[in-house]
Amino acid sequence: MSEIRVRFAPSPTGQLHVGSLRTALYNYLFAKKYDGTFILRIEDTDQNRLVPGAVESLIRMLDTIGIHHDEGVFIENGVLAQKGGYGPYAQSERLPTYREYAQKLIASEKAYYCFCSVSRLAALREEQNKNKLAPKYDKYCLGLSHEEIEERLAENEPYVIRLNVDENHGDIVFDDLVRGEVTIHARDIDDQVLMKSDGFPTYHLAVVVDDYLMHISHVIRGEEWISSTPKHILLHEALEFPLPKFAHIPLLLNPDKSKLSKRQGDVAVEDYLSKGYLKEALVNFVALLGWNPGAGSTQEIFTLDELVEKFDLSSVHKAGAVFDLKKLDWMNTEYIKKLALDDLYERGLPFLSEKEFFKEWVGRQNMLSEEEKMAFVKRVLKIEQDRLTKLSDIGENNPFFFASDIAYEKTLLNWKQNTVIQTKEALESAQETLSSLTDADWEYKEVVEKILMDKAGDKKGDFLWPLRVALTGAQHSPSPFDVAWVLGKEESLERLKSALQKLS
RNA sequence: GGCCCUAUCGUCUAUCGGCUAGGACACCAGGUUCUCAUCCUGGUAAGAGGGGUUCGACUCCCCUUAGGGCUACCA
Repeated sequence: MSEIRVRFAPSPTGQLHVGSLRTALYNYLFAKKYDGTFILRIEDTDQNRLVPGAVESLIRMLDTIGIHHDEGVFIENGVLAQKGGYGPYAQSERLPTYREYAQKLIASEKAYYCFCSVSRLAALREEQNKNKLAPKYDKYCLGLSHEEIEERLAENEPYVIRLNVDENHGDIVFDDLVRGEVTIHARDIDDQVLMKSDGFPTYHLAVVVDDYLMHISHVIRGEEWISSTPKHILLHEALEFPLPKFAHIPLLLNPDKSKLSKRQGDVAVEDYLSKGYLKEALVNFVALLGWNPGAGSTQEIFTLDELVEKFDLSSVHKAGAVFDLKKLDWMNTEYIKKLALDDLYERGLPFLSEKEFFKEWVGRQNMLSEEEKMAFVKRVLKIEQDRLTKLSDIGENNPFFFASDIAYEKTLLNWKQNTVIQTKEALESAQETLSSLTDADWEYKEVVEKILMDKAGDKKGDFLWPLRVALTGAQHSPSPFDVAWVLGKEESLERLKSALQKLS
């Protein structure tokens, strides 16, 4: 096989969309699997929709996620730079190239000048719509004489250049790597605008010219492009370019099965990261939307390297896939559980630092060193790790770790039908036990656990429930020995003391 | 409206003519357990409908239906 060269070619109109992330990912996986080249090209031909900073944000996000490109537009030392032998890689910098090819098409009569006003086009469309016909340009300007065209050009009349689709061209058939054979009749294809009146090319011209000049071997893009592919094929023929292979991947869908959109939830990768989803989980999840290793495999969790190894365009699904948050949550939970504690701390701290309760806690701990604070947070994390869905959940469900005082009804201290006397005895016994623990005992949560469990004996509920409530003030929480281990001897005894005061 | 694409549990999917239709998420039940979470076990739940082809169709073909995409001097 000749060299594999694929591209991800976003328009800088906003943040990276999760659908685009998947398109980029599939291109990346395909390239890496076959030792090919993954190119990032910027399709900024629509001057009206450009969003300042969007190029930078797209590049940074791909970089953050770990989908690295080999060629194209990069950020170096904070500024945009381009690398590769087929640049420039931003279409707005390639205008002369597009003009040159447009002129070639004019010369070979595969394209023609069109001076029709937007109002005439609108009227035409309306008329066709009324008669239930497909809206298509009527080739009106194809009938213009050379003299008239020259004259109107000389007068600087605005014009566009349109593809001259031969209605007698046979059916256009292409072999899609995902869908198989796709057939479209030439008569259904509109005389697409190739050059706009502002001198910029449309997507259709730019993509064909660039894919050719950049030696793109496989065009892997979203299903929404499938109906423009015949136009692109016609352009390849007119320009005598060899055809790349096409693969149209299924759309990502809203729960109501429409194309994934902002109206029905978050669509930006940035949104998910800032909500506390791990990039690894997001990549894994999105990879499985429309693809799976097949062959009876039941594997759900994949590293990027495993995806590279196992990815295959032929096992990409044809039907669209609903973006199911519930499964993403599960996957994120799995990834969080597997994180090393130090890694969890590093990734989780930014989220924790934003919380009011944490800021207040930090304010109250001015006698602690940074190391001691870090050690405390790591203990919290060790207990919470298995109970987190998102990084932003840290501390949320267990406020007693960071709270200065915990409020609860004293009746909550009673285990089942136990009397106040029994509860008091349990708390006093716990007080005694915890007081007897040495600093060395407090080092390991397993030691604290063993000592308390031994003390509880076969009456676990009678002993552990009051202790747990005294330490947490909560009906639901992690085990009392875990909480005690996090809080430490002094704070634990303090909370036991105030629980006993409540009862007296 | 026209053109194109698609169709297995609620969701993501396996199956490439032999199926008692498998897995995962979600949900439900049970177990472990001081509560919660984790963990373990089990369960509910699917081939849109109709025609063909075939000894045999979820798998191949056709029609219908449904959903989606496109239908711009946007990508």
